[in-house]
Amino acid sequence: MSLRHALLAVLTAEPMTGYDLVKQFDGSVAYVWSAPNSQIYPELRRMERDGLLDVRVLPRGDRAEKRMYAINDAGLAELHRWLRDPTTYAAERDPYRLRAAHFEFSTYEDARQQLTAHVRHFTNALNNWEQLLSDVRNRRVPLLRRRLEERPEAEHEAIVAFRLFAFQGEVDKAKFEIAWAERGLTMIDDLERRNVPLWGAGEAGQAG
Amino acid sequence: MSLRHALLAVLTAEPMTGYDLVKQFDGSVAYVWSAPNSQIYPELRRMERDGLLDVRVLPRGDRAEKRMYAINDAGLAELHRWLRDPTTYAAERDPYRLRAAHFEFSTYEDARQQLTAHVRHFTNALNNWEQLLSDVRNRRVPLLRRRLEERPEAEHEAIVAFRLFAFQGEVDKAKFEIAWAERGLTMIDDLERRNVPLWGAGEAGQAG
DNA sequence: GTAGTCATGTAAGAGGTTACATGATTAG
DNA sequence: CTAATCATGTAACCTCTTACATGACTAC
Repeated sequence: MSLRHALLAVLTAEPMTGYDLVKQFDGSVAYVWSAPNSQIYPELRRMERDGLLDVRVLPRGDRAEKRMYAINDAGLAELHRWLRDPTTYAAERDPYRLRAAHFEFSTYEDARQQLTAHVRHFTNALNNWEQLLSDVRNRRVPLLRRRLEERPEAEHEAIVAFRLFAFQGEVDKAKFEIAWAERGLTMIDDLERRNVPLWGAGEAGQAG
Repeated sequence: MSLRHALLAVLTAEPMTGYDLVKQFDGSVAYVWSAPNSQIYPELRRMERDGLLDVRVLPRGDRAEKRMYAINDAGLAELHRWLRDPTTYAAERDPYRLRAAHFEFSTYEDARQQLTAHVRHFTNALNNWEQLLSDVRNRRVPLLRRRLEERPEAEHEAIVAFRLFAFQGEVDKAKFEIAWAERGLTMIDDLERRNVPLWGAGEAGQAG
Protein backbone atom coordinates (compact mmCIF):
# COMPACT_ATOMS: atom_id res chain seq x y z
CA MET A 1 0.00 0.00 0.00
CA SER A 2 2.72 2.45 -1.01
CA LEU A 3 0.47 5.05 -2.59
CA ARG A 4 -0.97 5.77 0.82
CA HIS A 5 2.49 6.26 2.29
CA ALA A 6 3.69 8.36 -0.59
CA LEU A 7 0.69 10.64 -0.02
CA LEU A 8 1.36 10.81 3.71
CA ALA A 9 5.00 11.66 3.04
CA VAL A 10 4.13 14.50 0.66
CA LEU A 11 1.59 15.88 3.13
CA THR A 12 4.26 16.17 5.84
CA ALA A 13 5.62 19.13 3.86
CA GLU A 14 2.36 21.08 4.07
CA PRO A 15 -1.42 20.67 3.78
CA MET A 16 -2.64 20.30 0.21
CA THR A 17 -5.73 19.73 -1.89
CA GLY A 18 -6.17 16.57 -3.93
CA TYR A 19 -5.40 18.65 -6.99
CA ASP A 20 -2.09 19.80 -5.51
CA LEU A 21 -1.20 16.19 -4.80
CA VAL A 22 -2.12 15.14 -8.33
CA LYS A 23 0.34 17.74 -9.60
CA GLN A 24 3.07 16.50 -7.28
CA PHE A 25 2.49 12.98 -8.57
CA ASP A 26 2.81 14.26 -12.13
CA GLY A 27 5.99 16.11 -11.19
CA SER A 28 8.94 15.26 -8.98
CA VAL A 29 7.20 12.52 -6.95
CA ALA A 30 6.42 10.64 -10.19
CA TYR A 31 10.11 9.78 -10.49
CA VAL A 32 9.76 7.40 -7.51
CA TRP A 33 6.03 6.72 -7.38
CA SER A 34 3.50 7.76 -9.97
CA ALA A 35 -0.26 7.73 -9.68
CA PRO A 36 -3.15 9.15 -11.70
CA ASN A 37 -5.86 11.37 -10.24
CA SER A 38 -8.34 8.51 -10.50
CA GLN A 39 -6.32 6.74 -7.85
CA ILE A 40 -5.43 9.73 -5.69
CA TYR A 41 -8.89 11.18 -5.03
CA PRO A 42 -10.47 7.93 -3.78
CA GLU A 43 -7.39 7.10 -1.71
CA LEU A 44 -7.56 10.48 0.04
CA ARG A 45 -11.18 9.76 0.94
CA ARG A 46 -10.21 6.38 2.36
CA MET A 47 -7.34 7.91 4.33
CA GLU A 48 -9.74 10.49 5.73
CA ARG A 49 -12.19 7.71 6.62
CA ASP A 50 -9.35 5.80 8.32
CA GLY A 51 -8.50 8.84 10.42
CA LEU A 52 -5.05 9.51 8.97
CA LEU A 53 -5.86 12.94 7.55
CA ASP A 54 -7.67 16.05 8.79
CA VAL A 55 -9.74 17.90 6.23
CA ARG A 56 -10.85 21.49 5.93
CA VAL A 57 -13.50 22.20 3.33
CA LEU A 58 -12.74 25.63 1.89
CA PRO A 59 -14.76 27.78 -0.51
CA ARG A 60 -13.32 28.55 -3.93
CA GLY A 61 -15.06 31.46 -5.53
CA ASP A 62 -18.79 31.76 -4.84
CA ARG A 63 -20.15 28.34 -5.61
CA ALA A 64 -17.41 25.75 -5.51
CA GLU A 65 -15.51 24.06 -2.71
CA LYS A 66 -12.16 22.38 -2.24
CA ARG A 67 -10.84 19.97 0.36
CA MET A 68 -7.57 20.80 2.10
CA TYR A 69 -5.92 17.69 3.52
CA ALA A 70 -3.45 17.71 6.41
CA ILE A 71 -1.64 14.77 7.96
CA ASN A 72 -2.51 14.28 11.64
CA ASP A 73 -0.89 12.32 14.48
CA ALA A 74 -2.44 9.04 13.36
CA GLY A 75 -1.11 9.68 9.86
CA LEU A 76 2.37 10.38 11.21
CA ALA A 77 2.19 7.22 13.30
CA GLU A 78 1.28 5.25 10.17
CA LEU A 79 4.25 6.80 8.36
CA HIS A 80 6.57 5.77 11.18
CA ARG A 81 5.09 2.29 11.21
CA TRP A 82 5.71 1.93 7.47
CA LEU A 83 9.37 2.83 7.95
CA ARG A 84 9.78 0.53 10.92
CA ASP A 85 8.02 -2.63 9.67
CA PRO A 86 10.07 -5.08 7.62
CA THR A 87 9.60 -4.77 3.87
CA THR A 88 7.88 -7.66 2.17
CA TYR A 89 9.68 -8.31 -1.07
CA ALA A 90 7.41 -8.85 -4.03
CA ALA A 91 7.88 -11.89 -6.27
CA GLU A 92 10.15 -11.22 -9.23
CA ARG A 93 8.40 -9.97 -12.34
CA ASP A 94 10.75 -8.39 -14.84
CA PRO A 95 9.28 -7.79 -18.31
CA TYR A 96 12.58 -6.69 -19.90
CA ARG A 97 14.57 -9.73 -18.84
CA LEU A 98 11.62 -12.00 -19.67
CA ARG A 99 11.56 -10.66 -23.19
CA ALA A 100 15.30 -10.72 -23.72
CA ALA A 101 15.49 -14.34 -22.57
CA HIS A 102 13.34 -15.21 -25.58
CA PHE A 103 14.92 -13.18 -28.36
CA GLU A 104 15.40 -16.48 -30.19
CA PHE A 105 11.77 -16.13 -31.34
CA SER A 106 12.55 -12.72 -32.77
CA THR A 107 14.89 -11.55 -35.51
CA TYR A 108 18.19 -9.77 -35.01
CA GLU A 109 16.61 -6.66 -36.42
CA ASP A 110 13.65 -6.70 -34.00
CA ALA A 111 15.83 -7.57 -31.01
CA ARG A 112 18.09 -4.65 -31.86
CA GLN A 113 15.04 -2.39 -32.05
CA GLN A 114 13.93 -3.47 -28.59
CA LEU A 115 17.32 -2.85 -27.05
CA THR A 116 17.92 0.51 -28.72
CA ALA A 117 14.48 1.61 -27.48
CA HIS A 118 15.56 0.41 -24.03
CA VAL A 119 18.71 2.53 -24.20
CA ARG A 120 16.68 5.50 -25.40
CA HIS A 121 14.10 5.17 -22.64
CA PHE A 122 16.62 4.90 -19.82
CA THR A 123 18.89 7.58 -21.23
CA ASN A 124 15.94 9.92 -21.09
CA ALA A 125 15.10 8.74 -17.56
CA LEU A 126 18.73 9.22 -16.57
CA ASN A 127 18.71 12.81 -17.76
CA ASN A 128 15.58 13.57 -15.76
CA TRP A 129 17.04 11.92 -12.68
CA GLU A 130 20.33 13.74 -12.91
CA GLN A 131 18.49 17.01 -13.24
CA LEU A 132 16.47 16.20 -10.12
CA LEU A 133 19.64 15.23 -8.24
CA SER A 134 21.20 18.56 -9.05
CA ASP A 135 18.00 20.38 -8.09
CA VAL A 136 17.92 18.61 -4.73
CA ARG A 137 21.59 19.45 -4.11
CA ASN A 138 20.86 23.11 -4.77
CA ARG A 139 17.59 23.06 -2.82
CA ARG A 140 15.77 24.06 -5.98
CA VAL A 141 12.84 21.64 -5.48
CA PRO A 142 9.78 23.54 -4.16
CA LEU A 143 8.40 20.62 -2.14
CA LEU A 144 11.79 20.07 -0.49
CA ARG A 145 12.16 23.77 0.32
CA ARG A 146 8.82 23.86 2.08
CA ARG A 147 9.70 20.72 3.98
CA LEU A 148 13.02 22.17 5.14
CA GLU A 149 11.29 25.37 6.28
CA GLU A 150 9.17 23.23 8.62
CA ARG A 151 12.13 21.51 10.26
CA PRO A 152 15.08 22.78 12.32
CA GLU A 153 18.36 23.49 10.52
CA ALA A 154 20.12 20.58 12.23
CA GLU A 155 17.87 18.08 10.44
CA HIS A 156 18.36 19.52 6.96
CA GLU A 157 21.53 17.58 6.22
CA ALA A 158 19.88 14.20 6.85
CA ILE A 159 16.69 15.09 4.96
CA VAL A 160 18.70 16.07 1.89
CA ALA A 161 21.11 13.15 2.26
CA PHE A 162 18.30 10.56 2.23
CA ARG A 163 16.76 12.06 -0.87
CA LEU A 164 20.10 12.12 -2.65
CA PHE A 165 20.68 8.52 -1.61
CA ALA A 166 17.32 7.42 -3.05
CA PHE A 167 17.60 9.43 -6.25
CA GLN A 168 21.19 8.35 -6.80
CA GLY A 169 19.81 4.82 -6.66
CA GLU A 170 17.46 5.63 -9.53
CA VAL A 171 20.33 7.17 -11.48
CA ASP A 172 22.41 4.03 -11.01
CA LYS A 173 19.46 1.85 -11.96
CA ALA A 174 19.07 3.76 -15.23
CA LYS A 175 22.80 3.40 -15.87
CA PHE A 176 22.54 -0.33 -15.24
CA GLU A 177 19.68 -0.66 -17.75
CA ILE A 178 21.65 1.24 -20.39
CA ALA A 179 24.80 -0.82 -19.85
CA TRP A 180 22.79 -4.04 -19.95
CA ALA A 181 21.07 -3.18 -23.22
CA GLU A 182 24.37 -2.12 -24.78
CA ARG A 183 25.96 -5.44 -23.85
CA GLY A 184 22.99 -7.07 -25.56
CA LEU A 185 23.49 -5.02 -28.71
CA THR A 186 27.14 -6.05 -28.85
CA MET A 187 26.14 -9.67 -28.41
CA ILE A 188 23.56 -9.43 -31.19
CA ASP A 189 26.07 -7.89 -33.58
CA ASP A 190 28.47 -10.69 -32.82
CA LEU A 191 25.93 -13.48 -33.32
CA GLU A 192 24.64 -11.97 -36.53
CA ARG A 193 28.12 -11.43 -37.97
CA ARG A 194 28.85 -15.08 -37.37
CA ASN A 195 25.52 -16.05 -39.01
CA VAL A 196 24.13 -17.89 -35.99
CA PRO A 197 20.54 -18.67 -37.02
CA LEU A 198 17.40 -17.85 -34.98
CA TRP A 199 13.97 -19.41 -35.02
CA GLY A 200 12.91 -15.98 -36.13
CA ALA A 201 9.46 -14.96 -37.27
CA GLY A 202 9.43 -16.94 -40.46
CA GLU A 203 9.04 -20.57 -39.59
CA ALA A 204 5.49 -21.01 -38.36
CA GLY A 205 4.32 -17.57 -37.43
CA GLN A 206 2.02 -16.91 -40.35
CA ALA A 207 -1.14 -18.29 -38.76
CA GLY A 208 -3.51 -16.50 -36.40
CA MET B 1 0.00 -9.06 -20.52
CA SER B 2 3.34 -10.74 -19.81
CA LEU B 3 1.99 -13.82 -18.01
CA ARG B 4 0.40 -14.90 -21.26
CA HIS B 5 3.68 -14.53 -23.11
CA ALA B 6 5.66 -16.27 -20.41
CA LEU B 7 3.26 -19.21 -20.69
CA LEU B 8 3.54 -19.25 -24.48
CA ALA B 9 7.33 -19.18 -24.21
CA VAL B 10 7.45 -22.13 -21.81
CA LEU B 11 5.06 -24.11 -24.00
CA THR B 12 7.41 -23.78 -26.99
CA ALA B 13 9.66 -26.29 -25.21
CA GLU B 14 6.97 -28.98 -25.09
CA PRO B 15 3.25 -29.50 -24.38
CA MET B 16 2.37 -29.39 -20.69
CA THR B 17 -0.53 -29.57 -18.27
CA GLY B 18 -1.49 -26.59 -16.14
CA TYR B 19 0.09 -28.37 -13.21
CA ASP B 20 3.41 -28.72 -15.06
CA LEU B 21 3.32 -25.01 -15.82
CA VAL B 22 2.55 -24.16 -12.21
CA LYS B 23 5.69 -26.07 -11.22
CA GLN B 24 7.77 -24.23 -13.82
CA PHE B 25 6.50 -20.95 -12.41
CA ASP B 26 7.49 -22.07 -8.95
CA GLY B 27 10.92 -23.08 -10.23
CA SER B 28 13.30 -21.56 -12.74
CA VAL B 29 10.75 -19.38 -14.52
CA ALA B 30 9.88 -17.71 -11.21
CA TYR B 31 13.26 -15.95 -11.30
CA VAL B 32 12.02 -13.77 -14.18
CA TRP B 33 8.25 -14.03 -13.89
CA SER B 34 6.36 -15.62 -11.06
CA ALA B 35 2.68 -16.51 -10.95
CA PRO B 36 0.48 -18.57 -8.64
CA ASN B 37 -1.75 -21.41 -9.83
CA SER B 38 -4.82 -19.23 -9.27
CA GLN B 39 -3.58 -17.04 -12.09
CA ILE B 40 -2.23 -19.74 -14.38
CA TYR B 41 -5.28 -21.99 -14.69
CA PRO B 42 -7.74 -19.25 -15.72
CA GLU B 43 -5.20 -17.71 -18.09
CA LEU B 44 -4.72 -21.06 -19.87
CA ARG B 45 -8.50 -21.24 -20.34
CA ARG B 46 -8.53 -17.75 -21.80
CA MET B 47 -5.62 -18.56 -24.11
CA GLU B 48 -7.45 -21.66 -25.28
CA ARG B 49 -10.59 -19.57 -25.85
CA ASP B 50 -8.49 -17.04 -27.83
CA GLY B 51 -7.16 -19.82 -30.04
CA LEU B 52 -3.51 -19.61 -29.00
CA LEU B 53 -3.32 -23.12 -27.56
CA ASP B 54 -4.43 -26.58 -28.64
CA VAL B 55 -5.71 -28.85 -25.90
CA ARG B 56 -5.89 -32.60 -25.53
CA VAL B 57 -8.00 -33.88 -22.67
CA LEU B 58 -6.30 -37.01 -21.36
CA PRO B 59 -7.48 -39.54 -18.78
CA ARG B 60 -5.54 -39.91 -15.56
CA GLY B 61 -6.40 -43.14 -13.81
CA ASP B 62 -10.00 -44.30 -14.11
CA ARG B 63 -12.05 -41.31 -13.13
CA ALA B 64 -9.98 -38.14 -13.49
CA GLU B 65 -8.85 -36.09 -16.47
CA LYS B 66 -6.06 -33.68 -17.27
CA ARG B 67 -5.63 -31.06 -19.96
CA MET B 68 -2.47 -31.10 -22.05
CA TYR B 69 -1.79 -27.70 -23.61
CA ALA B 70 0.29 -27.15 -26.74
CA ILE B 71 1.16 -23.87 -28.44
CA ASN B 72 -0.20 -23.65 -31.99
CA ASP B 73 0.57 -21.39 -34.96
CA ALA B 74 -1.59 -18.58 -33.63
CA GLY B 75 0.23 -18.83 -30.32
CA LEU B 76 3.61 -18.67 -32.04
CA ALA B 77 2.44 -15.68 -34.05
CA GLU B 78 1.42 -13.96 -30.81
CA LEU B 79 4.86 -14.72 -29.36
CA HIS B 80 6.54 -13.19 -32.41
CA ARG B 81 4.26 -10.17 -32.22
CA TRP B 82 5.17 -9.63 -28.56
CA LEU B 83 8.86 -9.62 -29.45
CA ARG B 84 8.37 -7.32 -32.41
CA ASP B 85 6.06 -4.68 -30.94
CA PRO B 86 7.66 -1.77 -29.09
CA THR B 87 7.68 -2.15 -25.30
CA THR B 88 5.51 0.27 -23.39
CA TYR B 89 7.43 1.37 -20.35
CA ALA B 90 5.43 1.37 -17.14
CA ALA B 91 5.37 4.45 -14.95
CA GLU B 92 8.05 4.41 -12.26
CA ARG B 93 7.01 2.79 -8.99
CA ASP B 94 9.94 1.89 -6.78
CA PRO B 95 9.01 0.99 -3.18
CA TYR B 96 12.65 0.76 -1.97
CA ARG B 97 13.70 4.18 -3.20
CA LEU B 98 10.40 5.67 -2.02
CA ARG B 99 11.04 4.40 1.47
CA ALA B 100 14.70 5.38 1.57
CA ALA B 101 13.87 8.92 0.46
CA HIS B 102 11.91 9.29 3.70
CA PHE B 103 14.22 7.73 6.27
CA GLU B 104 14.09 11.09 8.08
CA PHE B 105 10.79 9.87 9.60
CA SER B 106 12.53 6.78 10.89
CA THR B 107 15.37 6.25 13.36
CA TYR B 108 18.94 5.32 12.47
CA GLU B 109 18.32 1.94 14.01
CA ASP B 110 15.20 1.22 11.92
CA ALA B 111 16.74 2.54 8.72
CA ARG B 112 19.73 0.29 9.28
CA GLN B 113 17.37 -2.64 9.77
CA GLN B 114 15.66 -1.92 6.47
CA LEU B 115 18.92 -1.71 4.56
CA THR B 116 20.49 -4.80 6.10
CA ALA B 117 17.32 -6.73 5.23
CA HIS B 118 17.69 -5.34 1.71
CA VAL B 119 21.26 -6.63 1.50
CA ARG B 120 20.17 -9.99 2.88
CA HIS B 121 17.28 -10.33 0.42
CA PHE B 122 19.33 -9.51 -2.65
CA THR B 123 22.34 -11.52 -1.53
CA ASN B 124 20.05 -14.51 -1.38
CA ALA B 125 18.57 -13.62 -4.78
CA LEU B 126 22.09 -13.21 -6.17
CA ASN B 127 23.08 -16.69 -5.04
CA ASN B 128 20.02 -18.21 -6.70
CA TRP B 129 20.69 -16.30 -9.88
CA GLU B 130 24.34 -17.26 -10.04
CA GLN B 131 23.39 -20.88 -9.55
CA LEU B 132 20.91 -20.64 -12.42
CA LEU B 133 23.49 -18.91 -14.59
CA SER B 134 25.92 -21.75 -14.03
CA ASP B 135 23.18 -24.33 -14.65
CA VAL B 136 22.32 -22.68 -17.96
CA ARG B 137 26.00 -22.61 -18.98
CA ASN B 138 26.25 -26.33 -18.31
CA ARG B 139 22.87 -27.11 -19.89
CA ARG B 140 21.69 -28.49 -16.57
CA VAL B 141 18.24 -26.86 -16.71
CA PRO B 142 15.61 -29.47 -17.73
CA LEU B 143 13.35 -26.99 -19.55
CA LEU B 144 16.30 -25.64 -21.54
CA ARG B 145 17.48 -29.15 -22.43
CA ARG B 146 14.10 -30.08 -23.84
CA ARG B 147 13.97 -26.86 -25.77
CA LEU B 148 17.39 -27.46 -27.30
CA GLU B 149 16.38 -30.99 -28.30
CA GLU B 150 13.56 -29.47 -30.36
CA ARG B 151 15.83 -27.11 -32.26
CA PRO B 152 18.74 -27.65 -34.67
CA GLU B 153 22.28 -27.50 -33.24
CA ALA B 154 23.07 -24.29 -35.08
CA GLU B 155 20.49 -22.38 -33.04
CA HIS B 156 21.69 -23.59 -29.67
CA GLU B 157 24.35 -20.95 -29.23
CA ALA B 158 21.88 -18.08 -29.65
CA ILE B 159 19.24 -19.70 -27.42
CA VAL B 160 21.73 -20.11 -24.60
CA ALA B 161 23.30 -16.70 -25.20
CA PHE B 162 19.97 -14.86 -24.83
CA ARG B 163 19.18 -16.67 -21.60
CA LEU B 164 22.60 -15.88 -20.21
CA PHE B 165 22.17 -12.26 -21.24
CA ALA B 166 18.83 -12.00 -19.43
CA PHE B 167 19.93 -13.84 -16.30
CA GLN B 168 23.19 -11.90 -16.14
CA GLY B 169 20.97 -8.81 -16.08
CA GLU B 170 19.22 -10.14 -12.98
CA VAL B 171 22.58 -10.91 -11.38
CA ASP B 172 23.76 -7.37 -12.03
CA LYS B 173 20.50 -5.96 -10.74
CA ALA B 174 20.93 -7.86 -7.46
CA LYS B 175 24.52 -6.58 -7.23
CA PHE B 176 23.28 -3.05 -7.78
CA GLU B 177 20.73 -3.39 -4.96
CA ILE B 178 23.36 -4.72 -2.59
CA ALA B 179 25.84 -1.96 -3.43
CA TRP B 180 23.14 0.68 -3.07
CA ALA B 181 22.04 -0.53 0.36
CA GLU B 182 25.65 -0.73 1.53
CA ARG B 183 26.27 2.85 0.48
CA GLY B 184 23.19 3.74 2.52
CA LEU B 185 24.51 1.93 5.57
CA THR B 186 27.79 3.81 5.33
CA MET B 187 25.89 7.08 5.05
CA ILE B 188 23.77 6.25 8.08
CA ASP B 189 26.84 5.39 10.17
CA ASP B 190 28.38 8.70 9.20
CA LEU B 191 25.30 10.79 10.02
CA GLU B 192 24.78 9.05 13.32
CA ARG B 193 28.42 9.39 14.35
CA ARG B 194 28.15 13.10 13.74
CA ASN B 195 24.89 13.24 15.75
CA VAL B 196 22.80 14.64 12.91
CA PRO B 197 19.24 14.55 14.34
CA LEU B 198 16.20 12.96 12.65
CA TRP B 199 12.52 13.64 13.05
CA GLY B 200 12.46 10.07 14.26
CA ALA B 201 9.50 8.26 15.72
CA GLY B 202 9.34 10.23 18.95
CA GLU B 203 7.96 13.64 18.16
CA ALA B 204 4.30 13.15 17.30
CA GLY B 205 3.93 9.52 16.45
CA GLN B 206 2.17 8.36 19.58
CA ALA B 207 -1.39 8.86 18.33
CA GLY B 208 -3.46 6.43 16.28
C1' DG C 1 -4.55 -46.50 5.75
C1' DT C 2 -2.21 -42.38 4.96
C1' DA C 3 0.95 -39.10 3.34
C1' DG C 4 2.65 -36.94 -0.70
C1' DT C 5 1.97 -35.55 -5.12
C1' DC C 6 -0.93 -34.84 -9.16
C1' DA C 7 -4.47 -31.99 -10.87
C1' DT C 8 -7.79 -28.14 -11.30
C1' DG C 9 -10.05 -24.80 -9.91
C1' DT C 10 -13.17 -20.52 -7.25
C1' DA C 11 -13.73 -16.11 -4.77
C1' DA C 12 -12.96 -11.84 -2.53
C1' DG C 13 -10.37 -8.01 -2.63
C1' DA C 14 -6.36 -4.76 -3.45
C1' DG C 15 -4.04 -1.94 -6.63
C1' DG C 16 -3.53 0.13 -11.06
C1' DT C 17 -4.95 1.74 -16.05
C1' DT C 18 -7.67 4.11 -19.31
C1' DA C 19 -11.30 6.66 -20.49
C1' DC C 20 -14.92 9.50 -19.50
C1' DA C 21 -17.46 13.31 -17.08
C1' DT C 22 -18.45 17.75 -14.99
C1' DG C 23 -18.14 22.26 -13.79
C1' DA C 24 -15.99 26.67 -11.59
C1' DT C 25 -12.53 30.15 -11.66
C1' DT C 26 -9.12 33.19 -13.57
C1' DA C 27 -6.14 35.59 -16.84
C1' DG C 28 -6.02 37.64 -21.17
C1' DC D 1 -15.67 35.46 -24.58
C1' DT D 2 -12.42 32.04 -24.42
C1' DA D 3 -8.68 29.28 -23.13
C1' DA D 4 -6.06 27.57 -19.37
C1' DT D 5 -6.10 25.99 -15.05
C1' DC D 6 -8.36 24.61 -10.78
C1' DA D 7 -10.92 20.99 -8.77
C1' DT D 8 -13.16 16.51 -8.07
C1' DG D 9 -14.65 12.67 -9.26
C1' DT D 10 -16.91 7.76 -11.67
C1' DA D 11 -16.68 3.36 -14.22
C1' DA D 12 -15.04 -0.53 -16.57
C1' DC D 13 -11.46 -3.39 -16.83
C1' DC D 14 -7.08 -5.85 -15.95
C1' DT D 15 -3.53 -7.98 -13.05
C1' DC D 16 -2.14 -9.96 -9.00
C1' DT D 17 -2.69 -11.68 -4.03
C1' DT D 18 -4.44 -14.55 -0.53
C1' DA D 19 -7.17 -17.92 0.92
C1' DC D 20 -10.03 -21.59 0.31
C1' DA D 21 -11.80 -25.98 -1.91
C1' DT D 22 -11.91 -30.51 -3.94
C1' DG D 23 -10.63 -34.86 -5.18
C1' DA D 24 -7.78 -38.67 -7.56
C1' DC D 25 -3.69 -41.28 -7.76
C1' DT D 26 0.59 -43.55 -5.96
C1' DA D 27 4.11 -45.25 -2.98
C1' DC D 28 4.75 -46.98 1.51
